[in-house]
Amino acid sequence: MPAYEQIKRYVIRRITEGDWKPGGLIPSETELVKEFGVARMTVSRALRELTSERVLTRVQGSGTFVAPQRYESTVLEIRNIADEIAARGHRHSARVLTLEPSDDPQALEALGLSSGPAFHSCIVHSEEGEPIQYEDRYVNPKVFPEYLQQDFTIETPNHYMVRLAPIQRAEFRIYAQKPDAYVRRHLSMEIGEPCLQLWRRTWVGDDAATSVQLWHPASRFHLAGNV
Amino acid sequence: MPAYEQIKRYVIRRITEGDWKPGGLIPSETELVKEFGVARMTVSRALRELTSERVLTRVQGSGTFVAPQRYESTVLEIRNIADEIAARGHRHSARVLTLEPSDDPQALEALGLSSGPAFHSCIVHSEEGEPIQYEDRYVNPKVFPEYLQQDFTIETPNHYMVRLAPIQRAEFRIYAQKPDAYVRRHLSMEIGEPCLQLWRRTWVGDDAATSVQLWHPASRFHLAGNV
DNA sequence: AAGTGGTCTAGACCACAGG
DNA sequence: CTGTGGTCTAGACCACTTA
Repeated sequence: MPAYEQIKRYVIRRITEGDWKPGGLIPSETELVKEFGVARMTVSRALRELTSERVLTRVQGSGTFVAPQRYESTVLEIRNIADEIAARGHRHSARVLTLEPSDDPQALEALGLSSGPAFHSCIVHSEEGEPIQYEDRYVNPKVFPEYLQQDFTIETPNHYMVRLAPIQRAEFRIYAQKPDAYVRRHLSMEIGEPCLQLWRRTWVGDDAATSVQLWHPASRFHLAGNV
Repeated sequence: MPAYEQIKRYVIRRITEGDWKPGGLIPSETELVKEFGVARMTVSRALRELTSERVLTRVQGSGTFVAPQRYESTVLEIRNIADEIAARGHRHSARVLTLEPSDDPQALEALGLSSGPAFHSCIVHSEEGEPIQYEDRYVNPKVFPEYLQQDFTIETPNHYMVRLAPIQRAEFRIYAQKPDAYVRRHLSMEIGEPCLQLWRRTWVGDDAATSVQLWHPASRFHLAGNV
């Protein structure tokens, strides 16, 4: 593995393990040059790439910092439903339906795992008591080994994961779709009402961290943002 | 402006002006080094960054190529339905239902116009003859004074506008919604089938250039992209 | 064998921030 | 003033593709 790649992974590891906190200063290029015994150009490339991946921010003259997590819009950034509801001045609540290991082959495939299990959670999020999102999530145990021990009525999976790991990339697809009966019941939807459905897969380094299906009642939800 | 940035812009210009076609080979690093009189590392950085931005693809041992068109990104990029269809190797056709001035107060409001008229167009876009998008668009005459004189069966409004003006910012909202009877008929949809609906407003400088509603049959369309 | 991209070095000069 | 990041050079060795 190239030296610049090793340095990138080292930086990510220090962040995910909590040694370097969001907003905090990390060692300078010169210090990393000494630590790894490489040329400055090599360290520079590693840090520059992590900056373009929004893991770091750099300020000429002062230093390199761990990027603060930003929340802007649901589609573009990795936005948290609880924060969105709070931003509207409303009360968020969550009901955990499922939280267990799973060997679903499609999920393993989406996470790039050759063998199981993956972690699986199903949660209904409500705004002022009214269900607004059905979240069906698979999680890579390699990235979040303690996922199953969390209490997701207190902190959403999204918030938990953003807090622990620097998301570098996300793919998404958006559909308008009829929910199945199970989802429809949990979202208190009328028969025939469509869902706005969002599939999203996020990456930490080269690992697919999580693959999630989010179902929203069309009458009570839309996505918005700007570019 | 740094040399690597100048080289990046040069490459993009050659591509946008059609000198270098998607899939085609571009000059090697060595040739660009001679052309610009810089070190190979500088050219390398420019081409590497364009590769990570998916403008180019590189194959060790054979060369650097212009990346083939992507078909994901409708939400983030200001993407053209005709290009998307062409990228799938299919045939695009358009039927113009409306093309005229309009004094609709909501539209004037959305475009920030104190007095009318705005320009209004309604177009149905089809993929291999099957309708896939109903486009209801209002345009700011100040930004595109000759909008009404265009033939939108040849070039889509989107392409026309992107060609003339540099879009700098866009807002969007995405809904899952039932179409009204008029839209449903034009999209050949069954009763009860939902639409994936996208509203978008784009800005050129401080002017709202256009405000558009796009309706898509849920069974034949989804949005995709990555961040 | 020749040409391509992928990586790396050991220097250098610069702009900028903070004490 | 010192330390930081931003850029650049002129070489080098390597892995890979194509002929």
